[in-house]
Amino acid sequence: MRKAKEVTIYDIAKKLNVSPATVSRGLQDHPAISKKTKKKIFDVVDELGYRTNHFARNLRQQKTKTIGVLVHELNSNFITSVLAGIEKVTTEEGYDIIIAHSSESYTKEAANAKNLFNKRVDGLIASLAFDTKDLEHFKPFVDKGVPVMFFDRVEQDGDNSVVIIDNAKCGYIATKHLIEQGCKRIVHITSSLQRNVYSQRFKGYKDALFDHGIPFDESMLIIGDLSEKAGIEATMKVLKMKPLPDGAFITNDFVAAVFMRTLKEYGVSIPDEIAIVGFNNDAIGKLIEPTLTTINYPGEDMGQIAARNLINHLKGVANIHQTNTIIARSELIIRKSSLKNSDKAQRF
Amino acid sequence: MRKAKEVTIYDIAKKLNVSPATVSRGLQDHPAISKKTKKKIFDVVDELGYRTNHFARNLRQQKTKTIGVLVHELNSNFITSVLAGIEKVTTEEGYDIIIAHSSESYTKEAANAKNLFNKRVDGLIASLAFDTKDLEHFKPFVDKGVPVMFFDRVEQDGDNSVVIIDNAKCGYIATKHLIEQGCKRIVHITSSLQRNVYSQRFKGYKDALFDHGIPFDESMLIIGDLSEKAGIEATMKVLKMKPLPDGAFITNDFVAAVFMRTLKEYGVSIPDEIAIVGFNNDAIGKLIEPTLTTINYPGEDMGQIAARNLINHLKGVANIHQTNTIIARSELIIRKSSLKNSDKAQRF
DNA sequence: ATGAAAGCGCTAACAG
DNA sequence: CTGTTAGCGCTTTCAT
Repeated sequence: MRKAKEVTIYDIAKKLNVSPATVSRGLQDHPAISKKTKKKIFDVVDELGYRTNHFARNLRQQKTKTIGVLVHELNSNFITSVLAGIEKVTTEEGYDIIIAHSSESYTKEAANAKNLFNKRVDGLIASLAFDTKDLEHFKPFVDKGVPVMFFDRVEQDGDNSVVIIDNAKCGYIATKHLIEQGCKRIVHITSSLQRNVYSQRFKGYKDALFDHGIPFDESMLIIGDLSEKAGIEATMKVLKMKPLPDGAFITNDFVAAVFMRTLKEYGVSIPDEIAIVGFNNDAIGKLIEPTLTTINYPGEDMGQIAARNLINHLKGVANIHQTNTIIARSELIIRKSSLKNSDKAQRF
Repeated sequence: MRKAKEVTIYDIAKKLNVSPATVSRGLQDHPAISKKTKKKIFDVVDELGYRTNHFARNLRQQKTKTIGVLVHELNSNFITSVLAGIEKVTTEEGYDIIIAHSSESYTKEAANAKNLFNKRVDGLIASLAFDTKDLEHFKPFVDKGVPVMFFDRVEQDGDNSVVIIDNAKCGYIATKHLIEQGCKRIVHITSSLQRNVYSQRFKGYKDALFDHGIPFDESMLIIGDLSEKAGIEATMKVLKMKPLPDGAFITNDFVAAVFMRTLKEYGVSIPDEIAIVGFNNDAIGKLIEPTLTTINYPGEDMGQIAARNLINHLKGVANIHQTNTIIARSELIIRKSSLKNSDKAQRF
């Protein structure tokens, strides 16, 4: 299919009457090559349209200068920011990245992991799918000594290196904020408590209730996946409660938006009857009515931290296995959906 | 860094007392190898934990079985669907994909293109960034005979192969719908008319006005980028118009949502005072109030079509250069934001 | 400051 | 049905 023949360092060498070794060194800016020769080499490179054959190089060097990024989805503010952070650092350091996404499926995640492993990435950055329950598919990486950094959705039981936010604290702050607004009956709408992020947020929720003398009521915990359907079902459950709850802490902005829309369809006023706090700070939060109070996650920072640590480990200047858990800061963004006295709402 | 030594076909060959060639053939399920030998080979593969060295293979075969996907962003329903479509087809056909995104920047797009070129993808699928004005950076692909399929955001002047929707028709339908709702003064909020998608939609808008005897008024055309800021600015312009327009066709759901929010803040009622039609069918459209009438784009289909055609070309069973332009179907989804008589709104 | 030569792991033409 | 052999393009010791 290729029309033009590929140019190799041999072509350049021949044209310049030097050896391929010299060309190779020149291309890598090796100190033992004279400035003059280097210049000549790069001129011919341009003239002939030479491009490095990465396969030959990788085959020879047994390294790829590539790191794999395995995410559970692509379409969220958070993930996009993380990718931006990773890209910033990896580009600076001359690494390429390969992005694979698992669409929240364990099967796809395992397949992607295998694929990245076979592509021989030098390192891996990963966030787990919704239904991932074991880390078996990462074992090949561990066995071959390929470092793996997990972020956000992680397993904390083992001795993996992870970058996360303090989900328990976030859950605590969100719930405390609702309590301070006068809420006494707060529902918690979330997802599988198997996943660290949700179990931690739930813990924060319970702790906040406890610290404020509000007993935890099992029926106020509603678990579903993060779909529109689940959001509607959760709302229906809430609507059947008597008396109606007066607050809701929902671990996902999209579900919070669905919840709000459905409540409004049934004539429930927000925040007066039910105050709401979401999670993620997605774009949607500023567009729905009322605007959504939520937890902001520093995606870009987390991406940078993960990439930086991984690369430092690869370069041998730091060891991933020593710093096990890195916690990034996060914050509550107060908007109108939670302010019973709505004059105080911040505008963004 | 690697702990265990890599297993090669030589190790397998030695263990089995056959030649490396036999192992290589067995691994590829070559017909000239006996079932028995194949079984033995695969057993040892498992036992030793062998994995193919793609670099050696690619170096040898001068093909990568990889196709590059270059998109202008990641966080939209549309792009995610396109990726899903592409993945479906490429996976079936045994191709890997490398996703690169340009964050709507021409510079990054060019850098990504170069990178994918150097990675020697067998083919490329691309959607152009917002400010891309020439196709120079794709020239290396053309020169080397690497096929490129463009989708959605394309340049139609050259003889590129493209998969698009009929943007002019969509613009026409959207505008006609507003006219049928009784709108007489319809603003069009869009983005750079350099980009095919926006210029075509604009054409459809003008044609619909013309066919219904409504003169086109230059001041009703508002151009900006697709940011929140641009959305607010556009709204401000509209609010200053006297008399106020009674309809708006906006080529992006997110901007439409910002437009609606801002209008409401100024007490304009939707759709009664201004009826609105967006574009893209993003998730947000069902969550804002009123729900947003929009144009639905068959992302997954477009991805499949693009990938299928590219791969067929690669396999030599079809030629991309013969079928220049492929048009995918699209449709108007009517929700409440455009229905002056709101009882007729479809629910989704 | 440069060159010679070996070898990374795989595939494919040719031979049997 | 299987083996021999050469070579894909690059890097890197060792030599000069």
